[in-house]
Amino acid sequence: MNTDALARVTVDTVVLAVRGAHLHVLLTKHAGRWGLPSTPKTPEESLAAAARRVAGEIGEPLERAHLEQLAAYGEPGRDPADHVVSVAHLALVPDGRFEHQRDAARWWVVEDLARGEGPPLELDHRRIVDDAVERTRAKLEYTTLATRLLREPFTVGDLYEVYCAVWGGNPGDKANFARKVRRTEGFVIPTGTTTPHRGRGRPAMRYVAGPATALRPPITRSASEP
Amino acid sequence: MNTDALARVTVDTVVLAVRGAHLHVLLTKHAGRWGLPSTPKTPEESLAAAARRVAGEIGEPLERAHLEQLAAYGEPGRDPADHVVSVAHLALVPDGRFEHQRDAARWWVVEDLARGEGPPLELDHRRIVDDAVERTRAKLEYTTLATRLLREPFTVGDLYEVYCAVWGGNPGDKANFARKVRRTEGFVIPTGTTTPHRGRGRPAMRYVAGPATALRPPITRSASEP
DNA sequence: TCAATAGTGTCTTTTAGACATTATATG
DNA sequence: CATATAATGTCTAAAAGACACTATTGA
Repeated sequence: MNTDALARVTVDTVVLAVRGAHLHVLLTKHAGRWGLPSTPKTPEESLAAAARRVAGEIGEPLERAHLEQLAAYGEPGRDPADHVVSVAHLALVPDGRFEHQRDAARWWVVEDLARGEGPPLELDHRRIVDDAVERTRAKLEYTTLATRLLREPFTVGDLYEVYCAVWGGNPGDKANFARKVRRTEGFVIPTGTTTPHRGRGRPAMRYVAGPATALRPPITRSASEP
Repeated sequence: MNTDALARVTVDTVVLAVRGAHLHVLLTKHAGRWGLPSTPKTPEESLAAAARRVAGEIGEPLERAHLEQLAAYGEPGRDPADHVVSVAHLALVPDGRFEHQRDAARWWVVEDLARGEGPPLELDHRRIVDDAVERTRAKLEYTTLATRLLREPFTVGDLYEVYCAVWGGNPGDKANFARKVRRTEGFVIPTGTTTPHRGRGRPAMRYVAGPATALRPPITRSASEP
């Protein structure tokens, strides 16, 4: 067997969450440099399992989170020291759990990284984060994945804010958005309860995620932004 | 370094084409068994370059074809003999070129494979082909990729037939389809020429692919099928 | 009471889909 | 001429989008 064909295969996980009004990505510090959670792929473990494991190891368990494969990265020279192929994954988690270990792992605002205001990242991890964010933005158009970024139960207003945070702009008129969400069968299921007082205003109906995965018709980014 | 983490990385390419009224996939025979064109990934070569190379080696050059990464496959035990991670790619080529070498490589009708009428494939290649076909079907809805399955110049009728072949059903009324295609800016560009006589009927206007990649609004599969 | 947020109604414009009509070729 | 295929026109129903209105809370 040609040993040239052997490579180190690593599994990287881009964990995204909406915190406040901003999309965040979870990074870890490794030998003094920030980068994605990364782990070697072993023969006994699937790619997805490795992706879940490495996120759990830095404090963000993905048992019930959305996880999908993003892409494999194998450009020559992406790791100057070795022949490494990374299989990147994308995880969407609700906000709230992860706060500790600020020195070894913390959330970064995606927009800050994109503007170059964050730390430089290992290897091509900046590119991988960009790809993950773009995939997420696109998938919010035609899938129900936005609900995976919320803790249940949630309101239609919460869902609207997720779209705003991920897209960095609003998905059109709030009232039309709400109608669209409720009209799409299987997107959200009413719990029959309403929010307790959080500030002023009429209490909102609360929902849990429904069984639908596709969004037809889609919620498009090209909508006007009043 | 942990040698457990070393794996054989292979690059597989699913080459799809529309021939006659059916979607076909290009397979090669390897040690008596049919499977996808596959090659080891080397440190000097990118994943995409390896995917192009291996298709070229069996007689289907991909220089101008659409090529995208499909997914990485790394389930434990998918290759009983070894720790192999395969990075599969999807290529869409126009019909016409590849005919020779029927013993070592040939086109198979995708629907026949799906019905179990084709040969058994190596490893999990059947699954990879299924994933590639589903990706292609989905992408025809919201991208202009259908033009990559045609030799230029083509007619709107040709494009309609591509949709029929890939989806295994028609994408709604032909007249409405034609209007939609022409109305979408950058999808097709008229050449000013028309088809010479091919059978009877009015000659059709001919087009080349335009610069647009996204299709907004999409051409949906859920359309009625008269 | 007002301010703030949630939710509904309604009007206009756009689009989809069905289907009829016109156009241009061959035999 | 008839017939086949290409392209356009038209009608109706559905959907998107703008925006006014009602509902329900806290201050």
